[in-house]
Amino acid sequence: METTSRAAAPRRLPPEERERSILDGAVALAAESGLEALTVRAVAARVGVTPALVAHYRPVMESFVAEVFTTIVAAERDEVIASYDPSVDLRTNLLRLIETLLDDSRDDVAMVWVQSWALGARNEALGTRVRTEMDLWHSALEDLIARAIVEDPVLREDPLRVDPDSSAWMLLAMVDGMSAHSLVHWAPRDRADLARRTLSAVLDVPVRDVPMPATPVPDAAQPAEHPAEHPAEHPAQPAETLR
Amino acid sequence: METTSRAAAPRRLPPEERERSILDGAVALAAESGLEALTVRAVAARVGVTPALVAHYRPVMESFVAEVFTTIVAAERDEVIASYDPSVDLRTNLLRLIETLLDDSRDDVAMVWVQSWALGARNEALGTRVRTEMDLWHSALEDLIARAIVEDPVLREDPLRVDPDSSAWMLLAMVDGMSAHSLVHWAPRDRADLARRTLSAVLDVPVRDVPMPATPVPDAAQPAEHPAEHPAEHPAQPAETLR
DNA sequence: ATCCCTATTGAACACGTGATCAACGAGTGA
DNA sequence: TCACTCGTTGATCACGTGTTCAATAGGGAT
Repeated sequence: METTSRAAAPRRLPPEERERSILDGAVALAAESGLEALTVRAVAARVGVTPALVAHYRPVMESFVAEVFTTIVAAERDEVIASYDPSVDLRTNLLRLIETLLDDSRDDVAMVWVQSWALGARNEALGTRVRTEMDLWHSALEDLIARAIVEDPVLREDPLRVDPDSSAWMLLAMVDGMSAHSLVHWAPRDRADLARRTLSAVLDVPVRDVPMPATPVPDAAQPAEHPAEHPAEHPAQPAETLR
Repeated sequence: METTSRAAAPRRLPPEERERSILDGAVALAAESGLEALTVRAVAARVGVTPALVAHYRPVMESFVAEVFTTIVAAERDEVIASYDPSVDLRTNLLRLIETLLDDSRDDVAMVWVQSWALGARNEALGTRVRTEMDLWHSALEDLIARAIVEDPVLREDPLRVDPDSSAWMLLAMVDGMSAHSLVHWAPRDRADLARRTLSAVLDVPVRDVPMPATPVPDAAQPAEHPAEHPAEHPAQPAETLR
């Protein structure tokens, strides 16, 4: 049997379509196997095309990686931010957002982020894109936090208590740190509790003041995972990809 | 001129010494350039020896990487934990520890950690070691936090308020997230303020209750770094290595 | 049916990777 | 001084990487 390669594309596409199909293939590949998997030959095999053609459309691999990174994380950010629910209050929305970001079905995007920090330190094209995407995340979260403060009867009285800017920094750091940890299957038993504590920290409000049941526990997975436990051999690839 | 390679070692060392020199060279190399730089040839050049000899002492590169990782992060953890100062209170000690961990002169160890999360997802030998080292970090921090709570007149009254276990999880996540971000030079203007907010979150205490001047500002670096600013071209390697 | 533009290919280059193994030679004990 | 042990080497393998380029052939225009 062949590997999970897409069917061979019809030959001789118009350039825009081929370009699109190559980008799509690279995005899917990186979402499944990480940015390190973005090889000329691997992308070519995925798209069903010759390595030379990939190199023809994207002559410099280094910047292609940066482009794929941007595509993946921008799509994810749009998706997460768009899940905002106007029918409930902002604090609950924030809590749900945090729980979404901590969900370990998102390990694929987490891998892309973690690799981007390592690769971006020496690949300046990538580094620039990484900073840009993080700025966008920061702005979005800062906005949500600021609105949550204004909406809150207690915090509203004390406008200097919470600085949305630094709160957004902290939130990003916590979420990114936990996502990185989950890549090696190191995660706390109770993720829901951790989300509550995270929101409590972000809003500078005691933990007991954060509502307990944000999501009505979609699936009945209770025991989760022990810190130092070994997962079954090689967990293979995470089942869920980006789109 | 040659690259920054160590002087050629005298020939025919006793096996323990050669083994030690190879490990030392690999540790220094990984601390400077990351775990990805650990190739048979690079280590050999560093030690001043033939690639075949490195392969002789460490026949499987994959597990050698895991060993080097452990050596580096264990040394760093010991060093940081040992900087505990019994002459001041625990809250101040915690604040200093956080400031130490956030200091960007530690980008070399941060790179090792970030790469370990990415590589550890598929290299199970490494993944196991990563979880072990993180468990040790978690225990150490949990212990410090628990003692800080007992020592604190307010928190002592309310023993259920702060759970040292989950606080340690949060602290690790925040510190690791910020360290990862700093690899691409994405860092908040005021790191000292961020350390205060982090401690506030960990102890579940309002920010205003965390003491302001923890370190008397060793150097006069004030403006620090703007989020989206581009560093000068290639910042080369960070000057400071592990030992 | 023919032409011609160009999307696409096959092949090759130069390099870097981990790993293997017969052979060398320095140092030590006899 | 000899001989032997074993730390060390040089060479080589099979493979994967990005990149280049002349040559091919698909398919719309004529």
